[in-house]
Amino acid sequence: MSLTIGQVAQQAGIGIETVRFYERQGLIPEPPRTESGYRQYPERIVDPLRFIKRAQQLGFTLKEVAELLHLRVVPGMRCSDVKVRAQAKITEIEAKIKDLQRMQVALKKLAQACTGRGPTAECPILEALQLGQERTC
Amino acid sequence: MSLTIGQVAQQAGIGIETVRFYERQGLIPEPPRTESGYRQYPERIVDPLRFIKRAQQLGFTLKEVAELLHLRVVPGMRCSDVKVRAQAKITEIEAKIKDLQRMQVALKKLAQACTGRGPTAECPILEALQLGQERTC
DNA sequence: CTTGACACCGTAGTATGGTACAGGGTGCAT
DNA sequence: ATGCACCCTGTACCATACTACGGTGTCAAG
Repeated sequence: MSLTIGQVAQQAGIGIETVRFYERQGLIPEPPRTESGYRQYPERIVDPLRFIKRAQQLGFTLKEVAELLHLRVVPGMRCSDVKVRAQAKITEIEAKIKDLQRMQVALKKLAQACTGRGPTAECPILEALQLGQERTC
Repeated sequence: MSLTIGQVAQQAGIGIETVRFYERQGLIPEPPRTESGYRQYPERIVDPLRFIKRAQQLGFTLKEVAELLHLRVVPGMRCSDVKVRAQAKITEIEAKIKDLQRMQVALKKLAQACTGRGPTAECPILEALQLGQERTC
């Protein structure tokens, strides 16, 4: 049994217009239609839709998401190409993780240094973040 | 010695207009001015500017960055408040790291499964990513 | 003392990522 | 057979985050 666009939107937690927007942008394939023109989605369509949302929250643009999603679609593309691209993304993700970890370490250190007493001015929670390297606190 | 807006922009790797934009948005404080109205920046201004850039690449909006940057500025705010907010951000960052790690694991697994031979259609590199959980490959 | 690079301000335009109609057709339940 | 919820297309509008422009003032080197 296939899903209507409304069911898809609801399950993915996005709006109907957004689903159509992603289709126009080439992020998801055009689904088959009924005689009357209604889109008929397979259930698995919700996976890429959820993925798009997650990836955006991690700082990837729709264009970047599309790049990923296109790797397996384009015919005639060699698997080795895909591998190269995957590797590039892995490196990029590595860098993001490291940045986030640095932010986290800085926040943790300074939250600890924070006694819970005194005004904020005495708690330079962001001095460390501003550098990307921790300063002494 | 203080910096002009042009020097700041160059050192931070952004445009002059962007520096002024961030000032209007309250992301960086209004600097002192010369008699003639020129902005005079301390050297450390480049740190928050670089931080803004990095944080954006990690999926934080300018509003969220501003929230972080404001924690230490507002007078009369208690350190415990700051601590609570810091904790919330730590949790948020934790979730982002986990998502990225999941993406990375999936990409690595599938890059390995990719022999480097055969067309992309045989290499479902994104089946796993689309779920957020790995499928058998 | 002028000329060229840079600064000022305000306003407007652009790109991205949606979101909201308007004006119409569909499908099914009563 | 007629609502009513849902779908269709197309266009227009919105928020975010810049980016460019016009008109003017400043400063320092020649």
